[in-house]
Amino acid sequence: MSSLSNQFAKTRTDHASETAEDYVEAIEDILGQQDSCRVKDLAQRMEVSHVTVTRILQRLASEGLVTKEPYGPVSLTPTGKQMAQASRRRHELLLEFLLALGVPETDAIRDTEGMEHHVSEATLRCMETFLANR
Amino acid sequence: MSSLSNQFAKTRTDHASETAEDYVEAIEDILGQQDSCRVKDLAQRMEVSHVTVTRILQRLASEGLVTKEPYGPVSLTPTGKQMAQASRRRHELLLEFLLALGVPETDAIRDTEGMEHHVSEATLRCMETFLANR
DNA sequence: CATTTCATGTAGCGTATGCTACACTTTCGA
DNA sequence: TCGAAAGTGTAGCATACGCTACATGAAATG
Ligand SMILES: [Mn+2]
Ligand SMILES: [Mn+2]
Ligand SMILES: [Mn+2]
Ligand SMILES: [Mn+2]
Repeated sequence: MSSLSNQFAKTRTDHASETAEDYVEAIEDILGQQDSCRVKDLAQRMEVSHVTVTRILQRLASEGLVTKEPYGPVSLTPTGKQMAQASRRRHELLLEFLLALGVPETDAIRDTEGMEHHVSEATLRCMETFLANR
Repeated sequence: MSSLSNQFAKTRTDHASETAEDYVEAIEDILGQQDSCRVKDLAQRMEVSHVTVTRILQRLASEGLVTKEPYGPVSLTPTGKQMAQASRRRHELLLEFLLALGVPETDAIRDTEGMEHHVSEATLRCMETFLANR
């Protein structure tokens, strides 16, 4: 996928990385709460089977985002940490923005989870400005 | 897919219908500009091969959103029209909102294409209120 | 009206993300 | 320490959406 000539292609590449973003963010979350992140932890959090988690972790490992030994815990590579932090910033900023806009928390939380992956840096900056001038 | 117990499950079901939403909206668009909507028209607009369009149209037909005879044009069922109009409303409102927020048009257009599918009615209403009080 | 061109369909492949069933490893507790 | 429980891996299947290559139907053109 290299052209990106229209908005639909853009959306498709977004989809390809949405999962990665959610997972590295979740891994960082879990590692902030406990000493290790296991397949089981991710399966519970994402509400998918451990099989799905295992396969996605393989892909993330092949992309250099996570490290994992068989039967071992999951950790983030520097690249993975970077993605996690960028994702987290977007996630939190978008959520704060929606709440400031008056969206009920339940809806805001749900909307954010999907919207976050499609919010450009430009839009993010506008949301920051809105929050600052509110 | 029936539980929807957390935000991730919600996001996944969103993905399942994103394509449908984009397609019915595109079909309605095309039918507003010319007398018939063909596979080729959709392939051009979505920038995918005609094969992909054909298969997606089969799915949409099986879901009762579109009607199509072999080698014939595509039309929307009443359900499809309904989805198209709801999608269009969300699409346009979100775009207008982002523009009002100060997002450059190019970014706003691109972001909207992905974000639209994850914006709840609650959030939409808040955006409407923002636009009214601006 | 025959032929070329264009549009559409189908076969077959690839990736990503779901699942269940079963095998294997690790951990825990009696 | 040894068997059960819990966790993880793998096989194999499903759906969705990409693609190329090739076959076939429809339309245009001389
Ligand atoms: Mn997130
Ligand atoms: Mn998310
Ligand atoms: Mn749309
Ligand atoms: Mn869209």
